[in-house]
Amino acid sequence: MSEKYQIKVKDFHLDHIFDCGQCFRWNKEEDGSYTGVAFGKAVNMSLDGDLLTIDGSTEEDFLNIWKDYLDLDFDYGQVKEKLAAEDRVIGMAISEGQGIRILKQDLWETIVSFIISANNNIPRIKKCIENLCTKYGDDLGQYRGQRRYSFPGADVLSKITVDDLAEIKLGYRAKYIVETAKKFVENPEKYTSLINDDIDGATALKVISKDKDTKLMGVGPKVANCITLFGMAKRDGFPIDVWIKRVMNHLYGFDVEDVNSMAKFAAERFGENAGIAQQYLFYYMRNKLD
DNA sequence: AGCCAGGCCCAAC
DNA sequence: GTTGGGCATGGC
Repeated sequence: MSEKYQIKVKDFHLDHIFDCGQCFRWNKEEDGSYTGVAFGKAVNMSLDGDLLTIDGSTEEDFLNIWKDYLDLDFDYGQVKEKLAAEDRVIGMAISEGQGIRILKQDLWETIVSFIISANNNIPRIKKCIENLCTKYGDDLGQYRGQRRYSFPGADVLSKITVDDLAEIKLGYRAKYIVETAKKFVENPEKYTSLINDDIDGATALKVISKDKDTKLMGVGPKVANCITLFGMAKRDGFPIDVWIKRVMNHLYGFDVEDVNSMAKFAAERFGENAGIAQQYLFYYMRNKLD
């Protein structure tokens, strides 16, 4: 009988949070709950009304990890109201994914996960990441009938070769992971310090994807936006992938390849909450239009 | 079977 | 600074 922690939540829906493409290590159970690993802890989250139960979490873990991870101190209700008042279309998308929250994920895990995500599909991204964790992560023991593993640190991944990664089936991304790990361990603070609130999204994006000395291999415009949004809590990031191109075309009439106009529109219309708006749009397009 | 996936790298303008 | 070909792998 493992420990559990319970707390009342609002603007919170497990499917919306864990199935909107921001994270890859959470899996839905038959009872509708989600089991996953983050920050080296395996837990199960279930929701009954407005009561969230985190099985496997002590109160200490809740306060140190899950409270921040789930972004529980942030008022999504207010953001939703503001977005919907400014834009009727986004209001409609919000109604389909009203319980979305932007997880505050570990920066290194976010970097690697989204490098893997490039030109890839979600089921296979999840497989690659689990392969990587099983081979190079720490053994966290058995939880809910499965052995669980942490996400391998940059120190570990910086010491392996592209050949070592062959069995992980990362394809041409293997090289990006190894190179990025080496760059990251050279000076981790260079990247982790970007999480600080006084550094804006554009600045952080430049460091990880543009500046010659610090840019990370495999991190282009889209992946960089995902990293700043999901790994650094820069809520103005607006990652534009094929799904966002489609939904921006479908709902707003943009040319499907006119990424610049989409980014400009998002910045002007959604501003500091562009990343949250993006998640509503992504969830809407993925779940409501096919 | 063939197109596609939360795109990026790199060379050539 | 922009454009376009090439790209590992496997889901559907």
